[in-house]
Amino acid sequence: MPQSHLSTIALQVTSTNHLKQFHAHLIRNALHRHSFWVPRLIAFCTRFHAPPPYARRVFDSAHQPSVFAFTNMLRYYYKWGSNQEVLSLFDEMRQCNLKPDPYAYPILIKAAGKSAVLFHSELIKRGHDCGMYIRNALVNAYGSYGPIEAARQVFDEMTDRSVRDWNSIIWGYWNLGDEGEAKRLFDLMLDKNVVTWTTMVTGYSKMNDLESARRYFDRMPEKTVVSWNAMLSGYAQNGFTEEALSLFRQMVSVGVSPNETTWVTVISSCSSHGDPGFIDSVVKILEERGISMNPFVKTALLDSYAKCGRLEMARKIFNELGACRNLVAWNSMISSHTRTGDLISARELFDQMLEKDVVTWNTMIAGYAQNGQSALAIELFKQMINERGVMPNEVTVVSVISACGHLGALELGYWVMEFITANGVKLSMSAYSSLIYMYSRCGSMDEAKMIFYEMEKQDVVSHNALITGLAAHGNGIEALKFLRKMKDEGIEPDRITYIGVLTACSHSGMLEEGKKVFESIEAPDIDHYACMVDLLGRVGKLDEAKRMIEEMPMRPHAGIYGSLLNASRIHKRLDLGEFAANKLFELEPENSGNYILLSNMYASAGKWKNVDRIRKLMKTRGLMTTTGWSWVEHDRKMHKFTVGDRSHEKSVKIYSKLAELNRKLQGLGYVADKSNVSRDVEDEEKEEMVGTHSEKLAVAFGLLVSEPGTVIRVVKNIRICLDCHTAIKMISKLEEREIIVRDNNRFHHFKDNVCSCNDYW
DNA sequence: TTAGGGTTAG
Repeated sequence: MPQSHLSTIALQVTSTNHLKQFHAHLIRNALHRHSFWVPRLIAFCTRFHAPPPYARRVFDSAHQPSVFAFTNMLRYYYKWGSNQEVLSLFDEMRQCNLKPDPYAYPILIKAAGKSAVLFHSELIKRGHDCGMYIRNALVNAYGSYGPIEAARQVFDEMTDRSVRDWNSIIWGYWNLGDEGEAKRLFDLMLDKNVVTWTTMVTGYSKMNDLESARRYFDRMPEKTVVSWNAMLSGYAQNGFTEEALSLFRQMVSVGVSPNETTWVTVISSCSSHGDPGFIDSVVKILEERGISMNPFVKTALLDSYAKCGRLEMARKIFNELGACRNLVAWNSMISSHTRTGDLISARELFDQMLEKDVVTWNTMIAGYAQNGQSALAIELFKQMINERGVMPNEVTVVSVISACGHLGALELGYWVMEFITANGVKLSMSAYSSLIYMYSRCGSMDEAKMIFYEMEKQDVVSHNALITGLAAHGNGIEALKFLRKMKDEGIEPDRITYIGVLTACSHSGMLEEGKKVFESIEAPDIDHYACMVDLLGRVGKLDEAKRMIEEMPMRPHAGIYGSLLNASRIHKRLDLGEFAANKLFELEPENSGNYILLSNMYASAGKWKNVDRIRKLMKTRGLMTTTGWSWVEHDRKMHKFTVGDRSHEKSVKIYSKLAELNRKLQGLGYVADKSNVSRDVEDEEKEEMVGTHSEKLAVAFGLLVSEPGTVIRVVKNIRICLDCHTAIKMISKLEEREIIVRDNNRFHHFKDNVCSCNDYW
């Protein structure tokens, strides 16, 4: 068959399936290894998104791949997104003693990204003439990955700047966030084209300035489908879903026909729209119009289904994608599982992946962190940085630092920050906020404040993180100070802010101030009421608190009665305590804390029959099995203890330290408080066990391993009991140590036989 | 065949 005839057939190839038929045709004619056809077949693979194994087979079928074949294969991998493959194919090319042609260098420079300078210096060293393609690729690479000065230098040294070069340097400045220089160059430019205008639209979108983006969009002398897509994705990525969808409708009505990129944006907007029916209507349109779906469209569809909770549809598309599954499809599948809390399935997919990117790691790490598996989140982070190739980014920082905060792992947090700083990972606004959260959850409010002031600009989230921390530390005065500060600076407080401030007032007994804050809230919700009940109760105005519950405009939830019960305990109001507890036994029958609080109230009133009754109730409801634990960090590891625990390797030393402390305390007049109904032990064992409560073991261990004069930080999963509270208070004086215990939601700061917090069992 | 638009983590 003559070559010209084959070329005519080749022109008719419009999809991967056609391509495969045509390929088979060539094989039958023994032409598939031909130096003319191999590069062309690879170009088809690039155009129709054929999967990598197929493209590689085509490439490998060449007897001796030509420079042309190599270049096309490099381009294929680049377009597919496998920069790593581009670079390793380049190595293969060198091993074949082939020199890259002028077309290969731009691809290599783009794929190298940050390392573009390596190719640049190689070109200079060889005295290679940097043609216009290469110069443009350099401006682009330096503009995208920095340093921008290098881009500018290449740009300035040119004597024949093309529109492309101008567009690239403008894009470089947008990438850096330098709106001024981008705009200056734009205004300076004489022959702007549609790409120049589109760059401005994208640039402003990147800066979250949608109004300016739209202004440029509306002023464009001409628009292509890419311009529309740029504006659409600007809206979509900034969360303006409605605007995106309405612009899409406008686009269709003026007769611009959407391409695959348009559909990708529209589909992803559907999933943030929240209406699960939306996606079906888009699919219907796609089917009616017979639109071919490339892997991007299919992946966007997969993600949308997953986000709407239709996992079976997502899985179906994932399977259909087969070899076309890219990283994004995998990542999306993983997050669809972590979203529903199915960490096992998520981890299975994660482990199956041969190639992972930073999003893959972040998805899994965040999955652990958000599902209460902080230790696993940190474990995976360690694995991530040990495996070369993937550098954590600001998103990773948020999850890992929050996990450290959750655990109270301060040393680990320092270590993470050291790594982040050493590797030049930039901190995002939310990373700063999670740092504030971490320091305050680790009991270090000074450092939390330091980070807060280090921020260029604080937002509502960072204020909330700080205020919530201050609340947990019982610092109402400062919490109010920061509320005023944010109002003065025009930052609108939200519901979280008010919960924090009210809690802080409550923990400091600031009734009048709290009332004023409460009255200033435009539409207080149930949690704000709960804070007020707590505040009134703590200062002893229990009847007023009960009245508030009766008169509030919504149905009280467990938090409301929980506050009342706690206040009844503090002020020894058995009647109200019984009332609140009975409500709680109905609302949350599984929460053993309520039973213990009531039972302890009976115990301190000497009503032992009632104590027995509650304990029996707990037993019949199967609530005696949960154990409390405490942990303390040493050498970036968490050392965990339960009551009477002897499993720690330093157990012998810990127990003798504890015995020594007990002797000294008794000498100072300490008597063990046994009124607390320990949930872990039977009566006969109780007397012995009180001395070995988990927080005491943790403190003893802390004293053994830490430097004199340093703070000992203990984290407990449930409330500290009165006995431990008394004992640790005395230990702080005896050993001249600052001891911080974080239980449920509060900090007990023990120093010199003092602790201002009286929330205990 | 070197410039602008696409899906995923928070």
